Amino acid sequence: MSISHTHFFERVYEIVEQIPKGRVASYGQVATLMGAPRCARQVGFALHSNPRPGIIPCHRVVFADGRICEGFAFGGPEVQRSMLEAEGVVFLDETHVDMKTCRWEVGL
DNA sequence: GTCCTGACGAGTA
DNA sequence: GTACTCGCCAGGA
Repeated sequence: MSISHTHFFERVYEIVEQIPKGRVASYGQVATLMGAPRCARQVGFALHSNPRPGIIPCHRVVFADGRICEGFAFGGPEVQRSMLEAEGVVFLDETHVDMKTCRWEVGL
């Protein structure tokens, strides 16, 4: 595919797809992994495009605070929370994930 | 072809 | 402690 075209987005998908089950990562974390800690915004935008629904676990990507995006979820905030919860992700609240326990790290 | 907005995050006032 | 601004890249109007 046009890797030389959307170099940035491809990198996002590549990293997000590597997030294991039961783990979550923040937009800023993904951005940092790709070498652009300031581009967290574009990470979210890349997932918004979501060219590969079902392959890219966008539900495992949350805010730096561990909060999930209500209203911006693919099917609904409840669905996102249920999917994460079913994978073993601990929730502090209905909209907050336990980042300190389920935060994904490279090489984990 | 150009301008503006858009799933964020961290720093500063 | 809270509010606002800047940075980044790509896509849509």
